[in-house]
Amino acid sequence: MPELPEVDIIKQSLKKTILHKKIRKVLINNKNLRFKLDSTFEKNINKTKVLNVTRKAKYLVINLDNNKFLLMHFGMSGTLHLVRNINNRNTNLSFYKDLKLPIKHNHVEIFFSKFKLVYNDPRRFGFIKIIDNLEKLKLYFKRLGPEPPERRFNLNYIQVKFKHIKKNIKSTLLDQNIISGLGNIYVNEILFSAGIIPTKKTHNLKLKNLKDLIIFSKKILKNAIKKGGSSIRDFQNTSGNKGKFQDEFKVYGKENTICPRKNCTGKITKIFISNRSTFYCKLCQK
DNA sequence: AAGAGGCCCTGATAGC
DNA sequence: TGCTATCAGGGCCTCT
Repeated sequence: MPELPEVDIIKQSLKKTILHKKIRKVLINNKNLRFKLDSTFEKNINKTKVLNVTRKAKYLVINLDNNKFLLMHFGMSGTLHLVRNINNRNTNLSFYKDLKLPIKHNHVEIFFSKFKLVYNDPRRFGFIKIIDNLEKLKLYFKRLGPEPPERRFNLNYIQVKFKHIKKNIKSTLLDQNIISGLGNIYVNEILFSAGIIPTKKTHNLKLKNLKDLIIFSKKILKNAIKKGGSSIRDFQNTSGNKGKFQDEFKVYGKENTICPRKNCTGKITKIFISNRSTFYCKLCQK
């Protein structure tokens, strides 16, 4: 599900709610995610305090006061829900107001004094993992390329990097080892804004193309975060609110509509690249 | 050895 | 209505 902007929205929600709070109880309903939940999971996080919440690419990182890190990835369908206790004075933690909380696939529930965080993932492509210390966390992220919002994601970087990449630009932008944080939606949108056809070979891109890719990937992600992310199907922040960026999609899911670019009369076409749906305008993306 | 494709899952929706 | 097929915000693994 979430790409960089959506995970950022989750991070922002959590910063307002769980920072400096203590984990009171951990409930594991289903260990089966992409990777089976570690048997020491509960022991590692129970009774700890949340020191910080950060995001790296599409990963959410919760920094605990035992120097360990709770790492989450949401795959295609993972969500995190904040469920408030409707009776604050109730200490047995059993009554919660349900914010459209899914019933099935609530893999893990993390209880704080006045609410709980619920990790839900029907398709189980996501995972939760404990990382023992900062060194191991850095090592875990070592393979990831720069994210578009970062300064090191710049013209010089992609000029050097793209020169020897022969695959199509869409696959390159989705490759987390080259650029991290982008997923299928935003890659489609970025390529449209940059006027680049998704099947274009990466090493054949012109200087203008590279400049546009930098500009639009930064711009589109920034705007998406500002709009609260994209809610297609069921993405929502931890409080159950939906994002608005899906209203600004130019090509994603817009098969057979007229190209929104000014003075362009092309039609949005759908093709598959590496089994991922790809939308573009045949006329203005070259 | 880079790059293409299969596969891991469940659920919603389309089409018959 | 109820079946079957197709398709989903991802990424790891294998094969060439």
